[in-house]
Amino acid sequence: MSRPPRARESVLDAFEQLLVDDGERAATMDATARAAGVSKGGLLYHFASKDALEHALLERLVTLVDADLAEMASSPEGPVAFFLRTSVMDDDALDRALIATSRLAQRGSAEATESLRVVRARWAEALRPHVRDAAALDLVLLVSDGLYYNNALTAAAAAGPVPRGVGLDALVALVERATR
Amino acid sequence: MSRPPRARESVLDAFEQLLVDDGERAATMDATARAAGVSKGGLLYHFASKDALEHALLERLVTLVDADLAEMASSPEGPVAFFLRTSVMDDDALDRALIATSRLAQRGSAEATESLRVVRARWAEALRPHVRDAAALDLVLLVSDGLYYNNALTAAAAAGPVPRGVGLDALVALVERATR
DNA sequence: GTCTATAAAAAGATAGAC
DNA sequence: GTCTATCTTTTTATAGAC
Repeated sequence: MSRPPRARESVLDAFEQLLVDDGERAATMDATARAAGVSKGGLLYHFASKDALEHALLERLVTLVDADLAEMASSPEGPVAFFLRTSVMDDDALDRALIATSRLAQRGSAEATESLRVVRARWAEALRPHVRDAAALDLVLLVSDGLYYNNALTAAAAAGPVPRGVGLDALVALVERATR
Repeated sequence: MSRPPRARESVLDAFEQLLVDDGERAATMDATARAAGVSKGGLLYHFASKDALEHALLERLVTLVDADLAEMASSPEGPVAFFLRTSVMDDDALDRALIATSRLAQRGSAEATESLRVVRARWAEALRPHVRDAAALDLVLLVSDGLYYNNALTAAAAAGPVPRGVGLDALVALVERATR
């Protein structure tokens, strides 16, 4: 896997950021090219169509999830706590890719929806051995989904209703008690 | 409050359904008019602009949430169980309005985002007296958000990863044990 | 690899007939 | 109240120069 050209990565970064910060409607090819500092023609050399651009974002997501699963498996606090804590958006690469993908899914992209389904299934498999039963697994996954959903809604704007700091500690402790 | 004309309601229904089933991109004024069986001019008589159409959807949401809060308060199984069970999309009017609104919010509509925030705060206030502490309230709200998020993603398509039947019973019981 | 210019379609909105 | 016709802007995509 040779590393892709810099300009290509810049375009993909810009597309992702527009999706996350300004929503799906704002992430046009024109706006993406402008934000990446290339012309529309330049963008279209790297990504022949909007579909190609979206597809590349989904490939990036898969790569980042692979890394996250590895980190989760060897996390000192345990996979469940690690999973919940990292569900609170920290503006890292995985969070951005995940929110951007969920924007595409909600615009109606079948491929994006399927990617989210696959990613969620992989997390579920990694967590299953560390919780009591099926309901406990549902609980952990749904709390994580809830955290992402709230982050996805509030975008770059005001601090949402998502718990942080002491509140997050209490929530994680509560979920661990209920599911272990 | 006089009841609005039939055609106006048909247009609003069609707009809502397009948002829920096919995503925000598909819910154009043209497509909405076609789905409602009126012309674009006919639609624009009732809703002078796309903003007006979206605003009407948010008003419908508020009305439906008022009714839901009343029902929740007098629910025999208790507000928490009622709240969680009705978070699993049953394709009722409130579910459709809520999912449609969340599509608008993710397109970047500030008014839709604010509506969701207000609605969530009202639910939080209604639930607060029935849970142990702040972390327990977070837990209930986040599980509900997670359920809606998954329903919003899977749209009309294949059965999502959301628990139903026996699985839902077990989840509700688990949350009640953890938060009461 | 990157650019400019431009075509083709779709979107929101206006005007005015009926 | 509802329609058709038309205008403007935006978005995706193509063609071809450099």
